Amino acid sequence: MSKIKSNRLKLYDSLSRKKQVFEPLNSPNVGMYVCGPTVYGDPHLGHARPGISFDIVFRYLKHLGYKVRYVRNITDVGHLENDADHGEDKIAKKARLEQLEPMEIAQQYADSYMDSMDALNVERPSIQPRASGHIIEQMEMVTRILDSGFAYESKGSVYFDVKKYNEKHDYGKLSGRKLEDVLENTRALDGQDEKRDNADFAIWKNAAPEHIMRWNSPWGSGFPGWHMECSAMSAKYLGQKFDIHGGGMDLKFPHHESEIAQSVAANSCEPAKYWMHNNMVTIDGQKMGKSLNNFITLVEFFTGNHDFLSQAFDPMTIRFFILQAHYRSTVDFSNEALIAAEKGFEKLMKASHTLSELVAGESSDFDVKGWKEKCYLAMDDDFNTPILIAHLFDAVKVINSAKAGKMALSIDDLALLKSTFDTFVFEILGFKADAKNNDSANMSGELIEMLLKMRHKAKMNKDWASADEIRNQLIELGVNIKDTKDGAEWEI
RNA sequence: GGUCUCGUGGCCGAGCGGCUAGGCUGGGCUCUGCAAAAGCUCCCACAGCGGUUCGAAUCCGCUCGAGACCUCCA
Repeated sequence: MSKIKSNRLKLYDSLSRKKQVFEPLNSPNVGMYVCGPTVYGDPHLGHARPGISFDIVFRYLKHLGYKVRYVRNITDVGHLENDADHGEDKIAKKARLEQLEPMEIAQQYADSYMDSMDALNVERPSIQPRASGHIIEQMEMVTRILDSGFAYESKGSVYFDVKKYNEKHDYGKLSGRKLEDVLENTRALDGQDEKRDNADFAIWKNAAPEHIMRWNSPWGSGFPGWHMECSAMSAKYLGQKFDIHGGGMDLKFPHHESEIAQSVAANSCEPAKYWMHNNMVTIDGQKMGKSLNNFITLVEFFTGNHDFLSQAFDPMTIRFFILQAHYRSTVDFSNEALIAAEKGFEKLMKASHTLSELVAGESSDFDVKGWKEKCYLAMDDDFNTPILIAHLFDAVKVINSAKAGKMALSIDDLALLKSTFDTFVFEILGFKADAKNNDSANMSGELIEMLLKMRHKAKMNKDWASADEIRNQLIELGVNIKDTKDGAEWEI
């Protein structure tokens, strides 16, 4: 039995629209399901938001002592390009364009997604199930929904009967809609004749002859509908009722709304105890998204290869940038804001290094325990990372002051500060410092020390020209020099 | 048109009725051969108009403005 820290973690539940104290169904076990990417394009900044936001949830819950099973799906089938009736599978469409196998496309972009998530130091979920690998589970669920009477078969497809469902349950409770409004506002699309009602959605779709991705089913050759995968896979790996279901706000309707309806219809219970939704990333005040064609891919950020970007950005800068905003607020991207984030992040990393070399004093001028408490309070309040980061910068000030000899920390306080600071920065927020600890780095370190000794000699002789030349050339090579009372320090 | 969110200092971004968040930028000072780094310090904002209150960026109303969802989207 693992120990759970007795924090009062509160999280904002989208369904009740309130912050709720987090109480797992089966403590210390926690089940969390987050909607992952549809793999038909390179991952962009928008994908980084939920990736990082729920990585924080994952990391913090583990830190508190929970045993978390985190499931994030990969959608490689089932999303239709337009509407349910005459749409074309996204993956299949892209495959035809590029003359590749659909699974080849899915694999390529799934790899690309995971590479970028790795770069952002997003921990891999416990399970990353693929929709195409769970067709049977999805068919079984369709059968159960048919049996429950909340779906009907029509021309080789199966549709969810929203109107009928709404008589007994509440379709629209998550997104705050009334069925009448949904009906009124549903556009009249072509080929609605297969459905009884405009609001009905396909849970199994008959495949047109030219459709490449298809499976045999009791209803004919076809493929699963829009929202089935998440319902089927979350139930398979986390049970019919689990703790947290997450995803982007834009998925609330119709995706998550429909998931709830499907689960209730098939399992007679709602899938998740808590619903969490991250907000969008905007660019020039507009959502950054596939359909708007204003997105910047993560690789473009990492390489700086985009007109919007003045330079390449380290993945950790992106991570820091995103965590400086609360996950439920929109975060507006700009080149300038990223540069500011880069500087702030460097300051934080430098402080971490400074801290590791700090020497304890007699007494303390800083209430480390109180500070630690504030850090936990920030995270316990719906994962408020911006507040936590503000507290970390308070510690940065203390660290730098201690280094400058203007503050002191006792042995105990210094040890507590070190462990707490590192825990929050690296374990919980998931930052990582650049790894420069290889042999060639050690070698260049010694070479730099040698040059600095020569510069020191020049300085002793008041040979400023030579001293500055050494420093300037080192700077040109990317080595920064800081002169202190105890001699010169350097960093790459 | 419907549902909802938001408008905070040069920029980003917290705040949820009283107690000047934080980061970046800019100015001054300390340190320094100069510089860099670091420290100290200054610039004290809450879209507008009313209202509630002893007290409002924070609650209520209206006005203006921005955005999201209603269709695939993270």
